[in-house]
Amino acid sequence: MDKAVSRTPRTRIQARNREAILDAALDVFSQHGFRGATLDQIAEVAGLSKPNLLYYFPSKEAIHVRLLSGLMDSWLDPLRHLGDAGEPVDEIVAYALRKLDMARTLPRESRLFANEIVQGAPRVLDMIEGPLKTLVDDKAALIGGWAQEGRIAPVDPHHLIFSIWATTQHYADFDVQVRGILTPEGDAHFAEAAGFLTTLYTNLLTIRP
Amino acid sequence: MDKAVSRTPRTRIQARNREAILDAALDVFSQHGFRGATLDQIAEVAGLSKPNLLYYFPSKEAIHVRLLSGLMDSWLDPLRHLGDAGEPVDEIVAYALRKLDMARTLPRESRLFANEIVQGAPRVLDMIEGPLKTLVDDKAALIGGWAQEGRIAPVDPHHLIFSIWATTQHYADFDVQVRGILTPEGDAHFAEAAGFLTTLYTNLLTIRP
DNA sequence: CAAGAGTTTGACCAAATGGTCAGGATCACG
DNA sequence: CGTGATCCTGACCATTTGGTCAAACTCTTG
Repeated sequence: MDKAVSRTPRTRIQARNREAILDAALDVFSQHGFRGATLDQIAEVAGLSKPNLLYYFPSKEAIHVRLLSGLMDSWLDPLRHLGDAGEPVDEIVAYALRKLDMARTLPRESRLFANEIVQGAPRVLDMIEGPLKTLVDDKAALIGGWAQEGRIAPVDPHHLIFSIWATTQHYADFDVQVRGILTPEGDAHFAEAAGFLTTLYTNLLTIRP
Repeated sequence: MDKAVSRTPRTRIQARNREAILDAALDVFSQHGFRGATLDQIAEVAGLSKPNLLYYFPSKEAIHVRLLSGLMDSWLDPLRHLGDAGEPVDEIVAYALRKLDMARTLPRESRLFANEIVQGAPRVLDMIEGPLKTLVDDKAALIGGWAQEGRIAPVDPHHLIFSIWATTQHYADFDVQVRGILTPEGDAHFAEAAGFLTTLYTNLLTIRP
């Protein structure tokens, strides 16, 4: 018998509390990184006592790992769909816009990931060098093919992907900076960013006579 | 009389040890963020005892603040020089390449800053909303002027600057990810990145007939 | 309603952490 | 060489931190 409750929830209470804990942990980990986060803080945000929290997860690290592995999947989903249909330039621009929208709607997830990578990715290096690299290499080959067929301008596919990640996640990860420089509040700047990125990648990839 | 040693070093030992501490702190803070870093760790990396470290700096926070404010200046220096001479497109591309070079040569500084911003910029928000915003608004006006004069294609200047920050700092902040995906070791990918970014911003800004 | 499964908590612990302090070692300089 | 200023350390402290545990509470279900 495991000391902690089983992974798949069997009761309503279990489902609710596990959800509350993961949500609270996302808050705290994304704001302070793994080492900067404390169980007391997570427990407080989740509205539970610390021992109760440790009844649902065996350790601080277990919560962090659970969040990260759960995130990786949904985070890479847009990339998996790149190239499904449509013209190459449109596909790549659409991918960038989908990533931008994720930065807008899921900023905590983006920052959780950013914290993990900036701090050396101690818990996801395997995934990066494994599945992530495989997927990226795959899509890079696809983009490289488009370039050779003359359907887009010739570019380094890997660095194109990096630049899309960088420009889109910037609006989540560096949110305070962006907001501090652009006075208007609200999410208006996301629409501007969408326009800018569309121009940026359209101009890069469109073949001119 | 202050408990801690004066800010301007008066002896050789003071200069050497203060330097060692700041260098060690840059290592540790950039890798773990403020809350994740410990004085013991900084002291060990610096080769000093913890009480000795606290002889030179009054607190953990003092070291962090010192690093950040010292960094801000040199970090924004390239932006100050934007527009000093030369054609607009060249100037902006040169700025991006200068930033990329800083990401290559000063990755710890970039990550220190990234950690601070991702975690909400609790210690530099004033600088962001003050001097940084002023400088950015200033340069944005310059770029906007170029656009209106027809010397570059019309773009949102603020988002252009954000995208340059994002694409260049990405190579420092997400270094492990970049290296995990690009198999070849060494710094070869920085040359590729320079080429890619040159194309990216040249194509964006050059006016086509 | 009884009883077992599932849930919650207060009290507790060892280790780590930021920081203090009195005194000793070392250095610079007259 | 002596002496005052600078530098360094071991011992110590209060608080925080991740984690444990036995006991108590509550929920479900026969």
